This record gives sequence, C-alpha cells and structure tokens, in this order.
Amino acid sequence: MNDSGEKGAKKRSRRPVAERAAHRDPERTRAAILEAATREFAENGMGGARVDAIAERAGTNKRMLYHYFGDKEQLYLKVLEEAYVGIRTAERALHIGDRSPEEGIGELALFTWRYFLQHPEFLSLLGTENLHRARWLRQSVRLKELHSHLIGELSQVLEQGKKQGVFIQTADPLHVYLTIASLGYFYLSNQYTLSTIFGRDLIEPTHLNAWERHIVHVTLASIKR
Amino acid sequence: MNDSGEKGAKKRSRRPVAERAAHRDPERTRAAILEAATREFAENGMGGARVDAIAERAGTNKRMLYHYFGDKEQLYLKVLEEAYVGIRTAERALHIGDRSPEEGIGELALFTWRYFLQHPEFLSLLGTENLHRARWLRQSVRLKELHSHLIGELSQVLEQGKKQGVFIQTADPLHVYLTIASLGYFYLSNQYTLSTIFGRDLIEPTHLNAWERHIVHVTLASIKR
DNA sequence: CAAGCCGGTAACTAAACAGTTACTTGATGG
DNA sequence: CCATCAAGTAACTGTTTAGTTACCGGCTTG
Repeated sequence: MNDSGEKGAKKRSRRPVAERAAHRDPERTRAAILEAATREFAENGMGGARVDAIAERAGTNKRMLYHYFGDKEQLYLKVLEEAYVGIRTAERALHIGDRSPEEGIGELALFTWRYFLQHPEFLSLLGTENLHRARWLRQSVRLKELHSHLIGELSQVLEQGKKQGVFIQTADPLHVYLTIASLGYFYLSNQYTLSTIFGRDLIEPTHLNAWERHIVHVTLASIKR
Repeated sequence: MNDSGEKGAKKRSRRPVAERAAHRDPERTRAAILEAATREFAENGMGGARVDAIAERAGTNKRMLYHYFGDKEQLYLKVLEEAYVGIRTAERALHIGDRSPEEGIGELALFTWRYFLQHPEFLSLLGTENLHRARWLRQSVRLKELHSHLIGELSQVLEQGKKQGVFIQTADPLHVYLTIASLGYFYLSNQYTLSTIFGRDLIEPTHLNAWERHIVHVTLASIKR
C-alpha cells in the first residue's frame, strides 16, 4: 500500500528532498487517501461513507481525492481491489502442499481465520459489496484471475489426501474453502449482534482461541475418512 | 407482521367498515410502512436507505412514517426487532428434542438454512447492524431474553446425544449453533462476490441443494463420535 | 348535525452532500 | 532568476436528504 519510496524516487532525480517531504508528495498523498478511504468505507459502507471525511482522515482535501481517483465509486472499487489483492497475495506465500494433506488444510484454515482477525476492514468491505450484489466488483477486470490459484492448490492437496486414504472421496475444494471462510467470517463479522443476543463477549481471547481450534476441528472432521 | 385484523376489529365496534377500507386504515398503513422499510433497509443499509423511498414503497408519505415511528432510527430498530422475532418464533415451532439427537441437530441445521434462504432481508439487516457494531440492537430491551430458549433446547439435545454415546463430550451448544449459522449465512450473504470471483453461480438450485446437504454433513461430522 | 379529531397530503426548510472552480505555492529546468 | 507546471487549498454550487408545517376531508360522537 505504501509504495511512496519507489516511484517517487525516480522522478526526484537530483536533490532527493529527503527532509520534511510531507508537502507535495503525490505518492504519499495517494496512499493516504486510499488508506483513509479503506477505513471510512469499512466503517460506514458505501452509502454511509463521506467523501469529506475521507479527505480529512487522509490529511488532504476533496480536490486531491477527485484528482487521483475520479469519483467516489472508482475510489471505492480501488479500495476493494486492494483488499482482495492483500489476502490473495498473503495466501500464495503459504504453500499448503508442502506438508501432509491434513496439515496443509489445517494451515489454510488457521491462516484464513487469522487473516480475517487481523483485517476486519476486509470483512466489512465484503459485507458492503455483497449488500450491493457485487455491483462494483463485477466491473473489475483485475480480479477475475486472482482466485484460480487458491482453488487449484487446494484441489491438489485434497487429491493427494484422497490417494493416501485420509480424506473422503466426495471432498470438494470449493466446499472446503467455503467452509473455512464461513466459520471465520460469520463469527467475526457478526460478533456484535451475536455478543449482544447471547450475552457473551465473543472477541475475548479465550473465546477467540476456542473458535480457532473449532474451525480446524470442523474443517478436518468434515473431510476425514 | 400483518396484524390489521385483530387490533383494528376492537376499535371499529359497529359497522365493521369491511368494503374498500384502503383509506384511513391505520393498522394497514403502519404495517405497509414496516414492510417497505424492511425492504429498503435490507437493500440499501442504514446509511443508504431513503425515508422518501420507504414512504413511496408503502404507498403513503413521510408524515405518516414519522407519526407512527418517530424517526428513521426508531423505524430501523423496529424493523430489526421484527426480523429477530420472526426467526426465533419459527424456531420454537421446531421441537428439535422430539426425535433422536442426531435427527434433531440435522433438523435445526435444515431449518436454519431454509429460513435464511427464504428471508434474505434478515441476512441483510444482520449485516447492516453488524457494520454499525450493533449500535441499535444494543438499545433494544425486547430482544435480550428472546434467544435463551434456543440455546437451552439445543443444550438438552446435545446432552442426550452425549449420554447415548453418539456425540463427543466436548460438543458445545453455542459452537454448534454458530457452525450451522455460519455455513448458511456466509454462503448466502456473500453469494454475489463469491459467484463473481469463483465464476460459479452459487444460487443455482443444484449448488444450493449440494450446500444444504453439506451443512448437515459438516455439522454432524463435527460432533459425532 | 355540527364539532373536532384523526388519517392522510404536499409543499417547505435547513443541513449535508458529491463534485467543481478559482486560486496559491513552491520546486524545476531553461 | 524567471516562466512553467503540478501539488495543494478553500470557498462555492446544485442537489438530495431528514424532518416539519400548514392544510384537507370524512368518520364518529355528543
């Protein structure tokens, strides 16, 4: 997200500015707007987010926002795309095929849960986008190919497990991923209403750890022979 | 939701109006506003919902809306409360303890999935409310006690299953319910982004039926000995 | 049968909103 | 050292919004 060093350095050839570059730093401003927008959209949704609020959070003004991103909708789409790129990039670094199939699936489940836990804004953005029936995501050309890798790798691990006789033959890669994602997403994104109606603070570390173990247990129990 | 028959009949003692009671029917107007608001809030969230749109959908005007419900926030809370009352009421009619523990849990899973499937507006409202960290639900006095029944009954079924030796000793009622709800909620509420990124139409009957079976399978696999 | 009350209408208001325009500043290259 | 140009500011505009007010009309009841 903060790539202010690289691209900026190319333009500023002589006298690299170095000290007090707060003013007149386009990359920095751009990144600040994107981060502020991520928070604002995550907290208030598309309808509730305020362009003025984003500009203020970013320490700049609306003029710059419209200059870099066109309008509110394009900015929102950019935020959403970056969020997806974030999780899929982190996922690729996992290499779930390196250990035993069982460990591989467990690792994917743990990773997904912890990523969700550390990136609540990603969950919020997904919620908002689904409220609008993926209206903006569908327009994105960048994201279509980003997800095939995940299913491909997961599919390989499952096949290996089936050959070894540790997984049931009916285990389906998309179903397994959806199971993992479901258990993490629902618990975290609905924690507020759930904590309220059941009178238990679900975000407490004890409950959080218990649910982490539960996710791994459920995922493996559903595919093991 | 549509209780226009009962309360209305008490007031109109003589000459029961009967024919063409469209005009000047407070109960009907109130119900129409509530239903229109449910759809508007479900489709657009709290920030995106428009009071004018609700009035128009209800075939009335803003004056009546403010007259019956105070303001936008109180109307929203009423909508949310009614939605919770709806699912918890339907749940009570289940009596999951009547059959074997295994069948009881399977029945609860099926019921929850099908209720979610038939009431997409309930899922949307939950999403909206959680985006705002249960800000309005927490103010509700009506809903605190509504949910203890569910956990109580589920707890009994699990205990029975443990005694019979069909369920594992560590099975927890809240975890079991959250598992069932997770699998249904995520699949349906996130169907739009999921269908987009995985290139599969998740709402197709074939996939819907497969997921229904999957939910029951996963739930039981996670608690069976 | 008239008075008033209640369900209902529509035009209005002040504030908030997305998006624009006119202007300032300061670094750079000729 | 000055002309240029891009980064950045702030005040403005037309529109949309939640909420209000002034008014209408017909049913009920004394």
